[in-house]
Amino acid sequence: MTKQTHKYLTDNGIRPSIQRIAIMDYLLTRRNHPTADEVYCGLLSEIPTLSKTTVYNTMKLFVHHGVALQLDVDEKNARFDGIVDAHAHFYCKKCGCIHDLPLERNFLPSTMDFVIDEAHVTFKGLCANCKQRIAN
Amino acid sequence: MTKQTHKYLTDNGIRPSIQRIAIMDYLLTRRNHPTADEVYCGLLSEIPTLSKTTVYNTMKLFVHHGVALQLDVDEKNARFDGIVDAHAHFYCKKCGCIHDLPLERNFLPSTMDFVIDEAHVTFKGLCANCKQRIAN
DNA sequence: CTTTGTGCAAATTCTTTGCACCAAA
DNA sequence: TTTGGTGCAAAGAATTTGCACAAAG
Repeated sequence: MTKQTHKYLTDNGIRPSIQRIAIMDYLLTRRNHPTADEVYCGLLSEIPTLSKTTVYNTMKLFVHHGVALQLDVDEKNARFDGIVDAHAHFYCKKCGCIHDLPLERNFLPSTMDFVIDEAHVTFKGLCANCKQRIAN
Repeated sequence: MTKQTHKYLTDNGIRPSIQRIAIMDYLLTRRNHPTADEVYCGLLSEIPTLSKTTVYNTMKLFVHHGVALQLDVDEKNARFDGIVDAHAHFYCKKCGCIHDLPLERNFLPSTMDFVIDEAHVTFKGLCANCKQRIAN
């Protein structure tokens, strides 16, 4: 993974430091839309000197270079997504999990007064697990 | 306005205090998706003793009773919307303004593993004003 | 009289900033 | 040797909490 990620970052104009590669690998392998803190904690064993500042710096860099998205799914924390193709999200209000959903049709608005460069589609409710747990 | 708002709150199981009526009136007349601070500052002349805590308390109450929505449009602040019918939002990344957009229904995902009770659709980019200003 | 609402001050949490040190080109 | 990256400690900003007083039923 590391090898491909190195190339992926380089191809996108990002200098591949140990930290940046580890963070991008984290995003691409877990695909769990983590918070900055989750990335930080998840990589501490691998990079014990990692700081949260570096995670924040790196995420800002990634978003700026278009290799990550910042999601406003959860009102508390920023969450990050390494999958940058258009897709929707489902957010479980009970357990906080986030799932990817395909984005079916073209639902862009007909009004073209605006320059639209991002579309965020989020559904909120209960995931399958939480739904079942409540039914019992 | 106050009179109707009084009834609207009562009908939705919310005790209509001076503050709550003023806040709901603010949401319904401005329709500008304000932050808590904007509501607070906007009502200070009318209710000089108002506190931000009350604004936050009231918004939480409104959301809980389904008469307001909390938007995660802007990563910095929570924003509130007194229009609870399904509609999309456009957020200008330059000036921060938010516009309502109609939402053609029928974009819900086909997967029904989840219980969906909120759909958030946000477009981000440049509003007409900012677009023009940049073109010059 | 009892319950609910308000609002101050303090605490908490997430994120950013300033700065010194380290590493790579 | 110069530029860019990392990470600590402190600052900043939005929101929440604890609590006392006020208001309403």
